[in-house]
Amino acid sequence: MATSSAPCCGATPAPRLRHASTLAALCKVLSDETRLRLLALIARGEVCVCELHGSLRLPQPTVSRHLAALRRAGLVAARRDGIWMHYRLADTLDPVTRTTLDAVLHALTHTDTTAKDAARLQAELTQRA
Amino acid sequence: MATSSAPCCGATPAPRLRHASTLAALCKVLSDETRLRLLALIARGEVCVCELHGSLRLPQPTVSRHLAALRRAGLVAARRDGIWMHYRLADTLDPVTRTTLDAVLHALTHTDTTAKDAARLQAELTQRA
DNA sequence: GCCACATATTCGGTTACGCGAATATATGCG
DNA sequence: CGCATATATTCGCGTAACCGAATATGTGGC
Repeated sequence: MATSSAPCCGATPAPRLRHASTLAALCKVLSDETRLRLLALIARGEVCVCELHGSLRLPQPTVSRHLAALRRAGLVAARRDGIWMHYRLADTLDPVTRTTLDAVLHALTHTDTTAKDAARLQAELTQRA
Repeated sequence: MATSSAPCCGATPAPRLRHASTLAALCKVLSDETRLRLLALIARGEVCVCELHGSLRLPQPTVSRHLAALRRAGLVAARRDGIWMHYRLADTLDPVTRTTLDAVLHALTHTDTTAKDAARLQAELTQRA
């Protein structure tokens, strides 16, 4: 089901940025509010899917679909832990891609959206502990 | 035809980045290869539309339509000079937007696409002079 | 006013995207 | 194995985006 030679839970390795269309594709992945909200939470550290759709107050299939898009784009990686899946930012990213992503992530920290989502996530985490 | 209170050739003022959806909208504008190629050339300095669709080897209506999208997003501004329209990067941009845009523009400088487009633009400019 | 040139907009058709609902897969437990 | 929980995928539909072709607007020269 996954691409032929990809590792088990891995993301597609992020493509080198040699052509403008590659950058356009990156921006397209970043052009959806739900995916940005997910990224903002994931960027704070590894998170479980259940915490994600809890904090974002979105249906689980919606979150899962957008996570799949982020994974296909190579921006996040997933790790299975029993029943749960934990998502984190991809560890190896093309430097240019990384810089662009960082700019967007930084911009996200300036939004109320992220503030509220992060607050709800924090609440869930402490409550769970 | 333009938005009610906008100045003559002006771009819509770039919206403050308070909500994730605003950032998503910015990314959506940046998610088209043609618009990225246009931005890469415009970022080098004010350019005339005819030089743009010449360098990009794209039909003029296509270029015009994408320029309109960039203008609506507040990323570029236009100035009329007789028959010609000159486009430049918007002078006033929300700082956060500006940072994000700069990252993308910098990423663009790493692509062959931009190299070739810029070379053709340079040729046109010197030939025209 | 009329024509030529530069630019912008509209129209019709196709394709891609996001969503909700339903369903499928995977893991652990007894 | 059968069941419960967590996550992923598929399906059908409505909408938004892009493109080429045609057309409209705008400016200057005669």
